[in-house]
Amino acid sequence: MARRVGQHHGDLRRALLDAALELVGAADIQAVTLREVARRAGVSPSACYHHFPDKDALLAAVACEGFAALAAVQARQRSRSPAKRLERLGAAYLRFALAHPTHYRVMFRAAPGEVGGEGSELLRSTARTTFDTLVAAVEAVIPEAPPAVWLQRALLAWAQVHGAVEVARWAHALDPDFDADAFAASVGVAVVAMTTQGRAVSAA
Amino acid sequence: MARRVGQHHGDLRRALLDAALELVGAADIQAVTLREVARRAGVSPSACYHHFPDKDALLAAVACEGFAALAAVQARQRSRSPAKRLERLGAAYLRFALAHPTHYRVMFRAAPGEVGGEGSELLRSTARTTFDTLVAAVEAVIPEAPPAVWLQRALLAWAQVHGAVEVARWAHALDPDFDADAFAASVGVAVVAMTTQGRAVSAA
DNA sequence: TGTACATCAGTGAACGCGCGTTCACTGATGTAC
DNA sequence: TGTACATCAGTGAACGCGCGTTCACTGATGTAC
Repeated sequence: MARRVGQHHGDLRRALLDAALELVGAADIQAVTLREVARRAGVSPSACYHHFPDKDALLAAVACEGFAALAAVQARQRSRSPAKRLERLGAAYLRFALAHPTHYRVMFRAAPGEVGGEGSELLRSTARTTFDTLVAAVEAVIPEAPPAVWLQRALLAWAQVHGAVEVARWAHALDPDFDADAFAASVGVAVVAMTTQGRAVSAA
Repeated sequence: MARRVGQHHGDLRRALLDAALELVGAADIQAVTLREVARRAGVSPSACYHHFPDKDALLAAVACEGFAALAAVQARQRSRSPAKRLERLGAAYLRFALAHPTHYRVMFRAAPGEVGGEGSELLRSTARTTFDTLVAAVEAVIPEAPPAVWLQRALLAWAQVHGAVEVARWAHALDPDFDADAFAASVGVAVVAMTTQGRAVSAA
């Protein structure tokens, strides 16, 4: 067994986050409660308060890990063609969200700053990093455009894939024949089309 | 005073929905509770159960009114140019959602069918109507494309504007200089660009 | 027109629930001498 | 090496809260005769 950090549990903070991640992978968002996280970590609810000031802080930490995981997924999307890379980023984002729907919801539960607190700044910067990656990818596709356009197109791309998550759920309810995989593919293509709007699209 | 429908209150069902709409316009979604709706209608919580089988049914009815209102907004977006009409539909949708954020959240609280019950079918068909309007608008822009493409582009357009709602909130948190109005305008344009992707865009 | 009755939309008290959070505590750990 | 002590991560019982829902009830309304 590895060297223990704390006196009793080892690293309860880590264990609580792991329990929360497990919970977030198995339940819907209303079921993500501080008490249930503690239960899964095999610890009393009050123990959490030695590691997080309150429930919001715990969820902010969970959200933070989500953005870190998303950043790792982003880092894995590589291509010689900037357009292809952007397309892959979009599709990968959607796949990430569909694979971890509750975690994704925790990540976007509240805009950072809406819930105050210590973890809020870290959450903001981690989220910001994933967004900056997107902006950079857009920049690579339309380097001749002014920076304000990079930002605008990146916001549109983000809106596209973010909305696609919910739409995939609904489309399935409204139309049993809905093909989620084809949709995911089309989202990546659409992101590129939107980024290059009003411009000849280079073949990838 | 108009002829009363019920014995005591007149039309408590209507009054409850009005109270819920008022609540939804003033509070965030966690605060939309059956008890608070009853409180605002000036009635005991148990009275609700003479008009709705449970809380889900009440919220489904509120969601339904939201989709009806959205359909009315859609009907108001007219233009000689199909592309311009689609652009306006997109921008109007975004404005609707930003103007009524909590109502919008209730509308998309759960995919219809996820919550079972009697109001579920009506909710599904009302929501479906607003989507069909979007598909028809897309069809008018790309009539030469196969119907499957209309549907695909409509889903992308929906994803675009739906995602834009959340993104507008976040962008504001990440960047205080974020210009929501410019963003709303760009979303309408982007929807058209995406719909006509791979095709020369006709000037509106 | 008056009376008896059935209906049913409302009341209000109570139910059990699970939540987030607090608080006094305890007992294992690491440290100083 | 042994002892005394401070630290602090854990416990577990309790708090108040507001929720959705149930239930026996009551009393105004509309209807039949």
